[in-house]
Amino acid sequence: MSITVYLVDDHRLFLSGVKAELAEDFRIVGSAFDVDTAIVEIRGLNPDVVLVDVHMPDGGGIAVIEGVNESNPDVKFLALSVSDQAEDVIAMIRAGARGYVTKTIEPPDLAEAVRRISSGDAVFSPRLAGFVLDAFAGAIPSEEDPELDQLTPREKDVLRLIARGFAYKQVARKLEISIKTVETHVSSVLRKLQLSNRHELARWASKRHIV
Amino acid sequence: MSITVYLVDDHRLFLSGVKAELAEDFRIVGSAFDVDTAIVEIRGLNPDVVLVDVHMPDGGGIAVIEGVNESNPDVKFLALSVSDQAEDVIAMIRAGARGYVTKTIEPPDLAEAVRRISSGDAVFSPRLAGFVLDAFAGAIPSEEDPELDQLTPREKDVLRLIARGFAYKQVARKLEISIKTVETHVSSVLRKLQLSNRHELARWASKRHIV
DNA sequence: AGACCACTAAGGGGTATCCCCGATTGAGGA
DNA sequence: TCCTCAATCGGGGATACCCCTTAGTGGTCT
Repeated sequence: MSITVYLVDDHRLFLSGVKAELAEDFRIVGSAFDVDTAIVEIRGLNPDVVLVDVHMPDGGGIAVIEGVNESNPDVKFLALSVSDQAEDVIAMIRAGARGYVTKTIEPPDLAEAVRRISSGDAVFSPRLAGFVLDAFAGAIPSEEDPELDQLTPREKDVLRLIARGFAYKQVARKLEISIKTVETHVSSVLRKLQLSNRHELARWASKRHIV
Repeated sequence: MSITVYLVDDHRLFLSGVKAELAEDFRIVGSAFDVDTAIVEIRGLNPDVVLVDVHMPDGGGIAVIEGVNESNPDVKFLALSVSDQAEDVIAMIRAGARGYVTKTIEPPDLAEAVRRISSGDAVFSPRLAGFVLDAFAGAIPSEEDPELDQLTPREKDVLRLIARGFAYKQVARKLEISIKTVETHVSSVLRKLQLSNRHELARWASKRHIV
């Protein structure tokens, strides 16, 4: 029941160093020195946490995160970089990283960071945390939704896929049900949420970050 | 060289509970149950960390933070609330809080949070961390889009309205053109952006914050 | 056993979307 | 002046979407 970790870094020496330090506390399921290999392997292994270097050939850490996020949305990324440049940090968060620490971090702190990332927490090097919050300017409000509770589990499944832009046919294929069933669920969702079409539904969902 | 902490909460029972739990690890330099007292005392005491309740009479935690930030910018605030409402979290971060945890937190975790806040780190309850990062990612405008430039002004008009969920008919009425013209523009936009339907278009637009 | 609900599915009809074709007007460049 | 292109509009057709009704299955609660 240990946390599974995958490592991506084009500096092999650093990679093996991290591997050695984390091997005691976590199950290192794999590693890669390049973006393409990393994406393929992470998709297959579906680890809990991926430590990813920011600066690499062929797109860097951003490419890795974007390449995996679609297919394996549960994989959490911790960016690991020599850079503490604001634009690097922002770019990684935008891509979907749940944390960002510099490579000057001490091994025990890195282990702790991995654990916290795995539990759903966000982790940033102290200096970066302040910066991240300072840059946090305008954001979107979203109440907790009692409205979602009136939907059945299956309806929520359909809602999520519709909100992500899938056509009825694609939703049907993904959930392995007929298009007619999808239509029924969508109708129920629209009625319950008092919406009139799937566009409003998509906007409704994106406001509450259901995507 | 211990960390100095000040507490603000209008619930006295909770206040004394927190005080008792943290007294071992930190130096509690004072506390208050109302906003005005808190501001005056914090200004004088200049503690390292202030634990502040979000919901209080006379402005709540936001008033405390704003009242102190000007004169004592080094004081770090940790919001402590029963609410996990997104708007509360956002409001506190905007005001200048360095962290936000719910009152369901376990005492040892709270002590750890105070230490991390003091060291400059940002602390959020796991469930809130993800939300904060999402909002943060959404709050940062991306660079200028080369893809948008290949669209004509009128196509951009249509794109904006379609992205906001309007039907062709409504777009037509708003722009005072015929539905057929809207269809033509949409077709051009889809072709130029290499998308296949209006749902993908809406998602494309929301990603670049064109709405 | 009966009532209820979630999930599944279908038929049928009306509207919306998206694409193909073609067409006119007007502004601006070679 | 001729040509290009943005902008406008139309016909027609193939799906997609949305609503309505009906209905069978399986599970839960009383």
